[in-house]
Amino acid sequence: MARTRTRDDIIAVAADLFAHAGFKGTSLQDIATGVGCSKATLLYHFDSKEAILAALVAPAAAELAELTARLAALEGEPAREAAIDGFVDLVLRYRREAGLIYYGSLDVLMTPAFADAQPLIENLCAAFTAGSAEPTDRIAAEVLLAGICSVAIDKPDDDVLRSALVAVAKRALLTTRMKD
Amino acid sequence: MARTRTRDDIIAVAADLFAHAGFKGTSLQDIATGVGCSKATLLYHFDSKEAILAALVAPAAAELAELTARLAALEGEPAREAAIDGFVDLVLRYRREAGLIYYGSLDVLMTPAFADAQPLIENLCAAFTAGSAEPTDRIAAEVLLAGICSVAIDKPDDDVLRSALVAVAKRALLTTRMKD
DNA sequence: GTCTATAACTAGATAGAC
DNA sequence: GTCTATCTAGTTATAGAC
Repeated sequence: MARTRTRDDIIAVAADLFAHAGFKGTSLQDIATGVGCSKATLLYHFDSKEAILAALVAPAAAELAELTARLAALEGEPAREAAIDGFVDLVLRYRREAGLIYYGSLDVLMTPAFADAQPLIENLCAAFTAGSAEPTDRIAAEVLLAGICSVAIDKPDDDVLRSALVAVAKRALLTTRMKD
Repeated sequence: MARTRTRDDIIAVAADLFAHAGFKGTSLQDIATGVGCSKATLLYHFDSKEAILAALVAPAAAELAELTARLAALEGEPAREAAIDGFVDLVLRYRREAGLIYYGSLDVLMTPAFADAQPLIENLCAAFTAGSAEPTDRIAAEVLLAGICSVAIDKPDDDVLRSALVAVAKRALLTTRMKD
């Protein structure tokens, strides 16, 4: 984990470009220009373009795994509350990475980091539905997961955003309760 | 508007590939292989790769414009209801194109079709908030717009999906009402 | 209307100087 | 640790035969 200044710059610039133009839509030249170095310098610090992606996604994926572990101790409604709060918090702290992980299968190849994250997202989706098997609840959960990831990019990280995201999620997911 | 069999095939295959791998993530060779023809045939029917994108997005963009026109006659809560129903219907009928238009600025260049659609999406967002200027309402609207576009891809077009999407949107957007 | 062949260019990645 | 120069393979697009 040797951290150098340039290496961190590369990750920061790449995260920004990947989030806005996608992995395939961003070239090494784009990243190099953003950092202010050459393509060769990029490939001195990382083995390949995919390695840059893996490195920048890793911390977010690790925290997603931690969140999943915390949620495993809970069930039903408390689990849902904790899942919503935890997920919004995660997305806000890794807003550029969140979309890459979530939409990984669309734009990005199946690197290990993404394959590992998929069951975690599935788990999160289950927590959002509070265990309900209703297709309707499942669809609502997916809408919220994707919508939150999408909206967080490029928004300032103020408390209004956080509370608005949590609020809309809780409002949208309280479906079974209303039927009772 | 000369419609040939091959031309329609190209649009259908391209729509599918663009939706899953993005515009830059899909090559003319990918499309040609899917259609079962050569790259040259693609470029006989269309001037460029971008022209394929423009052609496949045009009908969806036109219907979005129609929806906007219909909504212009309404205000407040009825406008919101109509916007939700109309938007879900539109996304379900153009599920592969919806994401391209909505996330157009991220993955895809700014072709005229996308530049024209942007104010229409803005208008739709305003209808979703029922004119509210509250940042919280605005964020909720954006979450729903993006989430619905994202979820519709690859889901079977049954009535369960339609009603689930409408239901989650209405539930999530009824914020001001609950405060009263 | 579809094809093969190819031109012109850009991609990711390597070699080697400094 | 960073660079220029280069390689190979893939990209969009064109030319011209059929």
